[in-house]
Amino acid sequence: MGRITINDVAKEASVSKSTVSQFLNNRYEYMSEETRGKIAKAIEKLNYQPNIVARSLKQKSTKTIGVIVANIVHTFSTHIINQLEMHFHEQGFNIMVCNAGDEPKREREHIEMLIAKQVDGIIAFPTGGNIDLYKRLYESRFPIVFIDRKIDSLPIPSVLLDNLLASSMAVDAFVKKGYKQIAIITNSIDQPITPRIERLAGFKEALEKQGLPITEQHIKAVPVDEVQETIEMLMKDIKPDAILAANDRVLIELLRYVRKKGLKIPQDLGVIGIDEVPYASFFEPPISTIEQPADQIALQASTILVKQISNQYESNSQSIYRFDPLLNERQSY
Amino acid sequence: MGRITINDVAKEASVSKSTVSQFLNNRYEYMSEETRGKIAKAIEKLNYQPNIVARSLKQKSTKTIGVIVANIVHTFSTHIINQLEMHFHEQGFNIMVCNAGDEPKREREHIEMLIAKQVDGIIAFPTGGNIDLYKRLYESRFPIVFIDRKIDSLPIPSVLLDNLLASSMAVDAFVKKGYKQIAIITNSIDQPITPRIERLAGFKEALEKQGLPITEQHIKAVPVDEVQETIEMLMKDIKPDAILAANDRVLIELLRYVRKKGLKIPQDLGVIGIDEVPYASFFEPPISTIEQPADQIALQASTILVKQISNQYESNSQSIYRFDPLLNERQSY
DNA sequence: TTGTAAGCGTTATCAT
DNA sequence: ATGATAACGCTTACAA
Repeated sequence: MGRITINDVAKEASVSKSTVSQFLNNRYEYMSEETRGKIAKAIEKLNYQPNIVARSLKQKSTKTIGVIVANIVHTFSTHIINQLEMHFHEQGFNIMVCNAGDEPKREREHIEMLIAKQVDGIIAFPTGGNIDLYKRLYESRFPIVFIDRKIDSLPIPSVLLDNLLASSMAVDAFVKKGYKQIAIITNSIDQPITPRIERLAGFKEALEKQGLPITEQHIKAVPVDEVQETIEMLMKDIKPDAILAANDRVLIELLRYVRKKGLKIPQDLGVIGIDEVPYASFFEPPISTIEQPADQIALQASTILVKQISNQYESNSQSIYRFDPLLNERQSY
Repeated sequence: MGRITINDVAKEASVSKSTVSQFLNNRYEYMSEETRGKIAKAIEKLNYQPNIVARSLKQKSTKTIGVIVANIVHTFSTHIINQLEMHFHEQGFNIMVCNAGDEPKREREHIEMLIAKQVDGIIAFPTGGNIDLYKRLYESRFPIVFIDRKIDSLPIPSVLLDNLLASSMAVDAFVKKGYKQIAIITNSIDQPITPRIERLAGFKEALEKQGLPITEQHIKAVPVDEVQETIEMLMKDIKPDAILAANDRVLIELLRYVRKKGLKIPQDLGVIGIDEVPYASFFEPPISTIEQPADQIALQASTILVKQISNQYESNSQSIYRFDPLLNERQSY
């Protein structure tokens, strides 16, 4: 098994290997019932499996897609991977999953490896580094779609959340309930990451629109492992009455802190998290979240990529695809 | 980019392609400083990337591993995938992730596709179907490692939790606190799945050892979407004072039910879940879990697979690798 | 309707 | 120290 080739089948069926190849590719048009049967029997008997590597070399298509996530620890990444696996599988593709761990260097290595392995396309959550590389790929018309982030200088199709709206939905929700001292916490990374930047910008904008004062003290961007101490400072300092957790990781830290201090949500602190989390609905109290429509995002991205691969994609169309967040109103604010 | 081959490099550097190949494979031994420089420059200039598909065809190694999970919805699967990606990446392999969705048919298609794509090895959470296929692979000495499940008739290395111990740890913990009416709920699938069977068996055994009566009414195996109604019946029926959720999906349903009914944990109901969940530590109350050492399991599995691939694996050694669960004692019982 | 032969981009063997 | 040449297993004109 695996060892046996089209030649063995040809011999077994006493036909030429090109005939077998025809058979394999379902080109029965000019094939006699008899040969067809012989070949089928030979394949069955030898338990033949075509070598797709050889086929790929010839056809210049591997039917595999590279997926590079910025950081696999986010539930969003995982969710997207699951959905991509499903959609691409339906389209006859396998996916190679790579994790950049927020490091541009690892991202670059992954991209180069994927290209070397001749994947038919790449879906990436770009770290923000490697713009040059993506530029080269774009210029050579290599199929790429970005998810979650975009690179402003490149018209690569990017499928992402309307982050400004996400933040403002949260702020508006808070304000409606009477919260006045609203803070936002996001985890920082070296690179300027689209969702972080946009969520921060949206937050400021929304506060402004609501006529609330904006101070830098209400806006914190720190590494995940510093989130707790940051909240601690925040609580001592400006005493916010509501906090927006900019993603699922931050939300966890926030909830840990709340429990550690015995705070009551929403009485002592209003909480909203961006990114839906599995426990939100049965938490005490249920946590309100701003959900990214990950399913739609993954579907859109895979659809565009498949179109690019089959040259069906109109590159003159818009390159940014925004999806509206969904507010899951629960009882945490 | 991608379009240019070793021939182009050879021409650019005015050497033969075999020399370039030597260079690419770091066989500098008999190579003059000069040619080395020329080739390096040409590669740089042309931005050459070797075609690994062609290399794979020749070398019969793709440096990629197929990973087939039974069902990607479990946090355990996701956790394992993340760890495998990391370990294999360190060893120079990429992973192709496939989801069988608990369907043997899909599993079979995935295996066949992976074999056709000439992966160097497979890590699988076998659904329980396709024993024949695995048998063939095993007999042809194809590198495979199972995670989470085993197939009794096949000596394929299998890395999994000591499920008996996991159940008994839970039962013992419950008993120690005075619980008497202990039930277990697992989600059923058609096939006889190792962890389910073993956790159920371990549960019965532990009850026996504790001198508690065993009735089939305390043991429920139903599809996830029927878990809630099953608990409902259970509560009306035998009124358990403690429930062991056999995995993370069941735990979620259980917690949903508890919240819906306004039950108090642990006063009204003791709860332990097998599988660690992200929210366990800051839930109200913190949920006790029996954690699978996913990191160790993934490491062990990848290590064995890599050994098999490089013929370093002693197949006469044991084929079942058990890992001890870890009880995270929190306040839910 | 089926077979021959070239070619995909490498690596590997063997000359030179 | 470097180059010709034959594989690797398949597809695809083109011949027959």
